[in-house]
Amino acid sequence: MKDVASVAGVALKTVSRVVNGEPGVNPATAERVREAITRLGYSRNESARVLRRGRTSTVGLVIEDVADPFYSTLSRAVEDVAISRGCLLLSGSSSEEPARERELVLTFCARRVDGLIVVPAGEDHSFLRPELEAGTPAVFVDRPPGPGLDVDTVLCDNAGGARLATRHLLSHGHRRIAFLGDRPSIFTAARRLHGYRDTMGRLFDERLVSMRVPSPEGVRADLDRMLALDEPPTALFTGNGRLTVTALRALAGRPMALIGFDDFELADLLRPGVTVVAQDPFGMGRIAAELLFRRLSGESGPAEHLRLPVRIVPRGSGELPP
Amino acid sequence: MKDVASVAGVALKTVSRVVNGEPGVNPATAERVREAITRLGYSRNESARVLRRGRTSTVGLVIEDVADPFYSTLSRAVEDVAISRGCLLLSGSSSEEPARERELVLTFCARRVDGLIVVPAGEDHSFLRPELEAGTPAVFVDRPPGPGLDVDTVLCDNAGGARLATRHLLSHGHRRIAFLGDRPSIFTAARRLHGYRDTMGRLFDERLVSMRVPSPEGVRADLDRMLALDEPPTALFTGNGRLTVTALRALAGRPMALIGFDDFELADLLRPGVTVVAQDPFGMGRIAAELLFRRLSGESGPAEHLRLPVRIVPRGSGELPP
DNA sequence: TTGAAAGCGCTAACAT
DNA sequence: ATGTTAGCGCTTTCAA
Repeated sequence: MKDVASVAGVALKTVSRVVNGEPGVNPATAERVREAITRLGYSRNESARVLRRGRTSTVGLVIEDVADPFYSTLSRAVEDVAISRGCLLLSGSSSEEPARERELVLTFCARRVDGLIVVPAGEDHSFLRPELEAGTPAVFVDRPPGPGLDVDTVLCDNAGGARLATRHLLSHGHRRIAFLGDRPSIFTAARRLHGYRDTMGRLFDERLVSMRVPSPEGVRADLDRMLALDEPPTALFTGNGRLTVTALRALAGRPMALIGFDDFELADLLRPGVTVVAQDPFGMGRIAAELLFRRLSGESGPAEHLRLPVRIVPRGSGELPP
Repeated sequence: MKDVASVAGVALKTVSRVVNGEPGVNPATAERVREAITRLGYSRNESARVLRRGRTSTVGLVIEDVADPFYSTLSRAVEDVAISRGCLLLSGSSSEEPARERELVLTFCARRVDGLIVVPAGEDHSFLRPELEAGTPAVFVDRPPGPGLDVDTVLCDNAGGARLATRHLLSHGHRRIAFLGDRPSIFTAARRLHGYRDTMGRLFDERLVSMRVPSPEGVRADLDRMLALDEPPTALFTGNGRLTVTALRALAGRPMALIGFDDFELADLLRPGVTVVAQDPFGMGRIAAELLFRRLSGESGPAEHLRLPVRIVPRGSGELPP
């Protein structure tokens, strides 16, 4: 910048004015400065700018895994909103590890991101309190923060979706409906189990429930166990996209009524088509990002808690008779 | 930092030493400093650090679309390598728009990323030259840069994979094999067409080729046109994952031998299973990132041009008879 | 319309 | 083992 100034024969501040498009610069002077900029191939050092201004124009996004279609779609939505607001996205995958989540969040904060969007992995987010108090807004998506933290949240109607699916299977004549969910420590898994259990009422049988890491072997073993019962399940409700796919592989050749939570590509091309409870990951990301930017532009007020609707998409597998 | 120093009763530099884990600090002093840090909730301002040190410990990643499973997987691999090297990832989707690609790259450079990994959308990357000369290393992945730029590249064996697929179909008795590819301006699409054409030799018939945006309507129309020919195709080779899925939908109910370039989740669960030419997006991202970090740690020498192997995965659709 | 000077928070180089 | 000083490249404040 100093070089540009001396080449253009002006002071540092004038270059700064031109670079930032501030008013009150003589057009001829501005032109001279622009020429010097081009000639020297100058580009503003954002680090220095950030240091001085205190805002980074960067948003931090922590998700579980970018390689998971649900989160990559959410990610894209957040990115689009951020870009449209002139911000860049710093993102990281927690791999469902609380320690990695914490480290990512704190690293982002140390880099002074303007705001955070977090799909939490852990259950304790007290480490975020100082940052929140220091004025860094955060929005939690898909899952709420640990207790004692009052931040904006954007969740989907997990229990409602599970009720929808369970009722759908009941209405097609099933009485023995199994539920295959992720670890119960994961908020969405717990809520979906709750909705299922609720709706099953007296039909609930805990031998038809498996809450576990979605590993192929484990899922297969649990399904085998259930199918060997005296009164085996005639229908299966899977608690997330990954489990649905894993279960489909484990069941291959043993057709069974099935509804999965979360939609996934090709669900319509399988035979039978896979009935799902669909959420809208893109919409979820967009809404969370928009909420964050409202906070960034100064909107105060109590924490908002949004709950997005889900809908059932019948494609055949959920309509099979017992 | 000043506050921490005064609370701990030491000089600025001592705090800096403790924060950075530099040797040569009395353990007792260090402990006092750490206490002060905790008490004040201090965390280092990375912007200032970056400004002073000149390195951001950040890598910029430009891909086509995070929501595409191929690129999100690649993205995850890059992220893992970056994290293991103490770097963060600034990422953006170009949406196949050269202007957006350029803007992302230049914005990343203005933020002084230490290095760039780019899946290019455009054909002219002269805008990168000043940055490269200024010492910011870049690795191009999946597609090479425009002419005149000598940077590291990590590509897959596009033409070889297309030859493999075409030969596979020929060996199963097909003579009328259609090729459905993306726009010919996209490097990978052009290379795959080349391999296909090559292998078809005198059997090549341009009426069996469609190079286009992967829109459902367009793909359906082109396939209908081909199937209405006097000698319709008995097999189809699709040029990327998105086209494979689109074609599968368009063909629903009209079974046909099919091989797709790129593997995709559930390809094994469809009936028949979808035979593909598989590349390894995770490996591609990892290798590119490792190459970048070798450059960052000072390895010079001529630009490397890596070509990763592909393999055919037979699942049924590519083994159907004419 | 333009410029000079101060300082953002940190680290490198050089004392002590 | 600890401290002092200068300055990274920019924006802010105030003055001309």
